[in-house]
Amino acid sequence: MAGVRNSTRGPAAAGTSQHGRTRRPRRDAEANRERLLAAAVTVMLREGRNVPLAAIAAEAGVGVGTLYRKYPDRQALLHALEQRAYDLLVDLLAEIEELRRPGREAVAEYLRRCVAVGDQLVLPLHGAPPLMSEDAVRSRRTISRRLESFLERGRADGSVRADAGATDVIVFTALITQPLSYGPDWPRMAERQIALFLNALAADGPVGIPGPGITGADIEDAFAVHAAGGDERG
Amino acid sequence: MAGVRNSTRGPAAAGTSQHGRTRRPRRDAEANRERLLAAAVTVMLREGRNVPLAAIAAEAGVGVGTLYRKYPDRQALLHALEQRAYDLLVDLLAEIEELRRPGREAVAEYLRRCVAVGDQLVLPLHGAPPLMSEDAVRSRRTISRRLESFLERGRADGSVRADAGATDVIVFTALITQPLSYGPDWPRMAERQIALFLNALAADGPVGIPGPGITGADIEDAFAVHAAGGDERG
DNA sequence: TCTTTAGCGGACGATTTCGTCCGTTTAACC
DNA sequence: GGTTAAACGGACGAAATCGTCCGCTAAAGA
Repeated sequence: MAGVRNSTRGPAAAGTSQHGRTRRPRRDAEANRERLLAAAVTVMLREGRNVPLAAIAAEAGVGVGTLYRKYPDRQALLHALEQRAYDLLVDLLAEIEELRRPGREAVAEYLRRCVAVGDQLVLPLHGAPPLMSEDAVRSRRTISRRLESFLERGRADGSVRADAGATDVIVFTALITQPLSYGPDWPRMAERQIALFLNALAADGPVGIPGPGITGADIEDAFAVHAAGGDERG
Repeated sequence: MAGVRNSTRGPAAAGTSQHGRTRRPRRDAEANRERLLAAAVTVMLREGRNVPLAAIAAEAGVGVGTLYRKYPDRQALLHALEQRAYDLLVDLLAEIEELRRPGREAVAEYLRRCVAVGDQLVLPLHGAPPLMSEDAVRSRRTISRRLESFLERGRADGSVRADAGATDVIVFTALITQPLSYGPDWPRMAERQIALFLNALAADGPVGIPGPGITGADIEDAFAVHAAGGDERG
């Protein structure tokens, strides 16, 4: 994955020799970790989330032993994919921030890019309870804060209605990244859905958005939507 | 499931005796079929789409043999659930038609009811390639036609923009019914998403909807979105 | 009530998947 | 090169799941 600049890397920090001296980790070890994640996406996309882990190892060109050492079970593998997806989103938002677009445009760009990297998000973010590690929680907070700042800017420049919040964008992202590009027309339909959503986000609109204002406390709930999918509940 | 008035019932038509005389099927047989479907929803919702079929049989209070006779494999079971979901949607639309609401209101009512019956739709309509039986195709066509007539009415009364089509509603339905009511706040968030969508559907909006006009040929593709979910591809 | 047979249930052998264990390989450091 | 140990790979026993088979149950019809 090119260009991930987050710091949440895997736990391949450093080993120690018998004399207590540190030793650089083997180069192939880290490479294999990345290979496994990529293979997981590829194979799971093709065969479903429940492919035998052996198939993933095969696709990655490593032995099962290697897979199990790095990711003790399927859960761990999915968690790694999830954190990787969060990192990707955080990076995406940082890049967009640098473009200095007006509020609604920034959100638009975000949604489009989310769909563009689709496969990297679909598998990781759906189908399991959300990862509760410290890193994951921090990532989610970062994402939500960035989106909120886009919206705030939009409210200021009159391109975003007052009663829409970051959680609405998060939930919509969850929805739109859910069905992977299955039918041949999916990209077009996704674009249309995004356009519709952006219209809804505009300052004027005949239908009021119901419910109390969305507050920061709901952030985790919004991301929980990501995790709903009918698999591996519990 | 109260009030399903469609004709697409299971194939429990009639048996024949040795003299060629027809014999009414046993009452418990049909009851068990329904029980199994209900149990499937319950258990899959809780444990994931890949629960051992034995667990479903247990929940339904029947032996595995009974399950396997009625539904030779998991695929068959899921197909039955899918057809059942289509029947439900067709009924829903018929009821709404009778309310004679103005165009956008009718769509609104449809979306709200879809979310309301959530669990009945979530499992069946996601996670497998769409059912291609004659009944399924007919149901999909019916659904799409009804929605289109709602929209047409809305265009006429000025409550719906010209460049939105039935496939957009179908895709949105697919999205909104996807994440089951997982987080405690899901119902509220779903309501908000629906409100946003309805705003987007309104006659005026700053963002144009891209892509060529949606035609009838895309109907099947729109429903294919229902089927995308990362499982049982192929 | 009796007969007939559709339908039931669950034990069981086959198959798939899991996850560990350990001999072998190879990168890091000298 | 030589040494060390981290990392690799895949065979293997354990465990889970599948789907069939067949004796038994009970509903339908006379």
